[in-house]
Amino acid sequence: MTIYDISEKAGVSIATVSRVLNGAGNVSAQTRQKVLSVIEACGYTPNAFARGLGLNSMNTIGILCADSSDLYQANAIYHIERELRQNNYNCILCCTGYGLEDKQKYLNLLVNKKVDSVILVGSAFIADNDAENDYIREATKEIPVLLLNADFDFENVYCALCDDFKSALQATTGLIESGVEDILFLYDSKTHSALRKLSGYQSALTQKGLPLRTEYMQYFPGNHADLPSIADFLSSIDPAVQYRAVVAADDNLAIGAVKFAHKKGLSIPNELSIIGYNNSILSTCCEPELTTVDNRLESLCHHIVNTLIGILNGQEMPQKVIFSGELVKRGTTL
Amino acid sequence: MTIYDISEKAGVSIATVSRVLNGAGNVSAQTRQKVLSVIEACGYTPNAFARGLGLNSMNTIGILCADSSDLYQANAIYHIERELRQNNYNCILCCTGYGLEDKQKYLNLLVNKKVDSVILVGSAFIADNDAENDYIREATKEIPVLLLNADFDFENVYCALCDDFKSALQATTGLIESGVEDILFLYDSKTHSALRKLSGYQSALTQKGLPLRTEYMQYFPGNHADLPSIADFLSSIDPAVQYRAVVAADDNLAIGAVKFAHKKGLSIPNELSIIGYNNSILSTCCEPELTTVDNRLESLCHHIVNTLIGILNGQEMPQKVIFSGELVKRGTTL
DNA sequence: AGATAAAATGTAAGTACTTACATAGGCGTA
DNA sequence: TACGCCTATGTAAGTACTTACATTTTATCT
Repeated sequence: MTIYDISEKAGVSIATVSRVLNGAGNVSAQTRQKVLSVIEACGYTPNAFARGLGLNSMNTIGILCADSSDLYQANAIYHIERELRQNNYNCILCCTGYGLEDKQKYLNLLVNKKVDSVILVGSAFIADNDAENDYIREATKEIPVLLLNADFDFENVYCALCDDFKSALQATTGLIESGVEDILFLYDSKTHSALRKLSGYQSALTQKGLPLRTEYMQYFPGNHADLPSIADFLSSIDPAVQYRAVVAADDNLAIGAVKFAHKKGLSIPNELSIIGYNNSILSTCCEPELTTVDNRLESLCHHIVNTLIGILNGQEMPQKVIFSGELVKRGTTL
Repeated sequence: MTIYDISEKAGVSIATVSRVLNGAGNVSAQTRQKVLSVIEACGYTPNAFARGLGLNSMNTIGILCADSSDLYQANAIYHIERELRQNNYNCILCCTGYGLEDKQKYLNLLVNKKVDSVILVGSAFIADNDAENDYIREATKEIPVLLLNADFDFENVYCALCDDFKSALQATTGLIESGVEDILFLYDSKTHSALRKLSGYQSALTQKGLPLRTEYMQYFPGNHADLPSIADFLSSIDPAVQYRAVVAADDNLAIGAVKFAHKKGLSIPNELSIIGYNNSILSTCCEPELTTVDNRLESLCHHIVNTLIGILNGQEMPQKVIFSGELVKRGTTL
């Protein structure tokens, strides 16, 4: 069943059928009706590949993420997919892991699959060593590249991100002002996002005249889904490192700290205050519930898809938008 | 840059270039080398749409789920995507919500996008009213349909599921044998999967000579991500319904029960035992950690993708495989 | 060396659309 | 009535591959 069959049965040319299918003008109401009824009667649907070949697009966007089992990324995918779908785009999902080679490989693969654009979820795709970002620059020659929660200045790259520096600074400052000065910063990846949070933490200490002590900045690159191991990690830290609060770069880590406190019999928030990041479902799961930074994922996703649709419609769009996170106060802080 | 350009520069015909690209035999080593070096030099990649048109496939699988923000479905997507990617397939993700019309609409859309097959994640796609399953039968005319954790007998439909009846029966029986007879069953959807669990719960009671009381089977169709509202729901149940254990169809619900116990000051598991389902990240998040049924999601995903690859390679594959869930004993049961 | 088979390569016909351009027909105006 | 313009429709040339079948080249055997 092709456009030729339809044109024959409707007694018109294939161009007319194509015009009807694509809602183009210049078709008389009579003809349109006739063609539509034939299409309906035959249950015809145009071949997507042929259409893609002719239009050089199949209305498909690539979503690249390092690890979709991570709650933040999974939620981002959820929101992005929904917004794209509402705009008549579908998405191809591809998880890369955190290695450069695979990130490169799969970005390439999506470009070669001829997606209209690609959205990179999370700051794992941007490396500090700038040479390692060349694979992104390469992709921009073909299609626009959108970054969710990552910062990268380049032609045909569009970013939407949260001001992690500011939110970490505010969260840490709040702790200090509540009387807690010994604060552990806990992070599990060295992405830009995590490092911006670390900077914010450091600035808060400096602004308050407190010392920066590297042993209070703990890096635990474990499996983010293995919550008990996070508690174990905290138990393994040198007991000389005494702290009364934890600022964690992620709710998972913060939950690990909650578990640690339970194990040690520390009362939360009196003996240990905890602040997480992302306002994920984990933050309402524990007792007491987690104080956490909401980084407005839904707004970011909404904005990034809006930007994308604008670009694909040939509009000029802003290349970077920075949102502000919001501290959601629950039970793990005073 | 097309296959014609390459053929010209390499001094061979386009058929030969195509053979080299597709790794077909019948090309001399010399010729292959020459063609490959030209391709390399030009940075040529074949046009995916033209390829799709010629082969009637773009190596793409549709993944349909009702709600990818649900932990179970998100994890399923994660595992399925990984397995597919390892087999050289990409996936188009599409979330439908729980309404029939949208499930129908988006299944159709994927079929029309010419995916090679479609995997339906979760039993939300199968209705009790069999007429509402016709949209699936329709799709099977075009492509194989795979169901993850749902049961449906039809040609060109392949299922992988867990024996929810058995696991619920065993979990409930275990509670009874530990001395708890008043057990609340809590569920948040009326999918086949949830109803099979309910059956298992009922059978356990019956086998032990205990009465079936409808007020002990509570349906709470709220937002699965709003954990506090689950606790509130439990608080709102008629106080005459006295129970010392909760079997929940999902870890989210079980966490709600944990929160409820905290609010009421009930000690877990002595005053209230709780069993969840899915062994999701939530189950290690709370205090004490959740006893839960692991339904072997990863195995199911592995099997379903394996089956799919077999089908697409023209092999005969089993239409249904049923795994057994396993009770993971943690702190919320005696 | 010549016949024959096998391997390598080429030709051309799909695959199913979109769209620039050509043409026809209807209408209003001079 | 003739001309021009606008709308509706058709023709045909892309779009870039795959692959059946034809042809040429190479190898093998007698």
